[in-house]
Amino acid sequence: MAQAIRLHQASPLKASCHQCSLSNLCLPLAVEENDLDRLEDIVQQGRIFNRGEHIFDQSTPFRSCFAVKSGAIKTSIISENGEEQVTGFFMPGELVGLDSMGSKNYACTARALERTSVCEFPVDKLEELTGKLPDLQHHMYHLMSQEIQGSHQLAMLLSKNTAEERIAALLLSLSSRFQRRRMSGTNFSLPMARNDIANFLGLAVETVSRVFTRFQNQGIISARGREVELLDVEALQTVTREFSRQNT
Amino acid sequence: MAQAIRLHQASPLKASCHQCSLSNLCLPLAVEENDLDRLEDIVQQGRIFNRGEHIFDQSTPFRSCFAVKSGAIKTSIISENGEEQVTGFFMPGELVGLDSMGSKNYACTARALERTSVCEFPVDKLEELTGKLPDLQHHMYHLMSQEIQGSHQLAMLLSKNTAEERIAALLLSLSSRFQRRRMSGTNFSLPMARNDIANFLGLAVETVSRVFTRFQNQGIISARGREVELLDVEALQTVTREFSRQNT
DNA sequence: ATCCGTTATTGATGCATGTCAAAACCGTAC
DNA sequence: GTACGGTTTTGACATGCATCAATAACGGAT
Repeated sequence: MAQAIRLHQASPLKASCHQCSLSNLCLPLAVEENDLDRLEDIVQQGRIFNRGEHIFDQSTPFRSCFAVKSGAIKTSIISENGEEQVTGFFMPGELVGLDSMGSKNYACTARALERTSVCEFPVDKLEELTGKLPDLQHHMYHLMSQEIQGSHQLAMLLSKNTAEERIAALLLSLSSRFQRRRMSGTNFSLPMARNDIANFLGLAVETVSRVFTRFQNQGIISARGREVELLDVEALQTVTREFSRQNT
Repeated sequence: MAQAIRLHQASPLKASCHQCSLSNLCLPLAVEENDLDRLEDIVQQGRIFNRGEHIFDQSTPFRSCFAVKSGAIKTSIISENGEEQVTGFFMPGELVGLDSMGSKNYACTARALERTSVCEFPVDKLEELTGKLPDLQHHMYHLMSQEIQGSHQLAMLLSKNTAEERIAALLLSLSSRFQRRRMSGTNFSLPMARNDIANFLGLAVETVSRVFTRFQNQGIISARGREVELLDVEALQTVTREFSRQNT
């Protein structure tokens, strides 16, 4: 409940990971208390982006990873012809830009879905630091491998599951990510448009819309615009596993 | 042209990345000459697996990454109910296990598609070494981010492209990977069964088969079993971009 | 060489989802 | 408040691919 914001008196104008309420979700997770100071040294905190603004652009020089403090970010790849493919949604405490680590240019474009504040980790400093702090390096590997795994899960969802299953999975994913931040896991507002959901899940907008109303008619959710309430989480979980059962 | 195999007299029975013909594809790519020795120290070379044998299993303790020397490996995730999802194919010079870096257990199962030899990189030693060699660390980040990107590309392929486009893309991918090894890019034998292709691309086996024969009738490829010849690479490339053009 | 299990091909049919079209809704600016 | 562009919903229709079913080709073992 209580948000456990420790007031830490050092350098009030400067970045402070210590007093960030997300510190246990973000990079510092695996880092020792005294190492945290060194991470703070390289972080540029508090940049703010308005809805629709680009945090970075595909094919421009890769300089930094960004941790979301508040708001939400979507990443997408624009193919040669201008087709957009949404590759992910990032909520507070999550790190954007890992798919570009070790590359010269950003592999995707990131833009704010709503008013969003971020912390910036310049990659040169970050690599230097991970070379010195084995725990931090290990954590970076962990985050990156998580992203690979997540991507595989997504591919699996896209290739084997129905529209209902994909949407149920997304809703549950968002739910648990809200819960991690001590917010309601059953009552939240979607940061992204139906269009983005459709694109991300490889569906047509119309299909997304239809599934939403179907779920609503079944009493599983209640949705008005971006405002969503999960009325029957169990049912949603069943939907995601439905597919599995059938083939047994 | 010439394969530039330098005979390096040190420790003939021990691992030697120096004299591996894949060294410019594998980990050492970005590593200084003198750093290569230190990498050699941690590598366990020459383990051999027969077709069907497991290199490692999902949910068992993560100990090592493996570089393919010869043969081919497929990785897959087994979901709770036993459904298999193929997540990747790995050819000589490619590194398997990156999706488990920083985790306690392997995130997927890897098995040999044919008789396969690998080099093993114990992860504890590897992390220790990347902490000391910034170039190697950078290279690891690069490889991992490549895998994220590849995974996104796959998701894109699965969510937006037709069966023909997916299969054309796979054939071209394999082609370029054979070419990297200075082998024919137009005449090769598929290391995997139709079943694996179907699973990987999110299609039914029958569909894969049908597309193969359709391509054959169009004179784009010539296939007998796993033996494949790409007769018209341009046409294949057109197929993969076909989708893009339509929506312009 | 022959047999048998696995893998691959081919055909017929049904369904989920894309596409096209239009109406309803929403937020924003004037 | 009203008017507008963009988003969301709903409906009718078309189609690509999965599914079921059967045959054919392959490959390893005897």
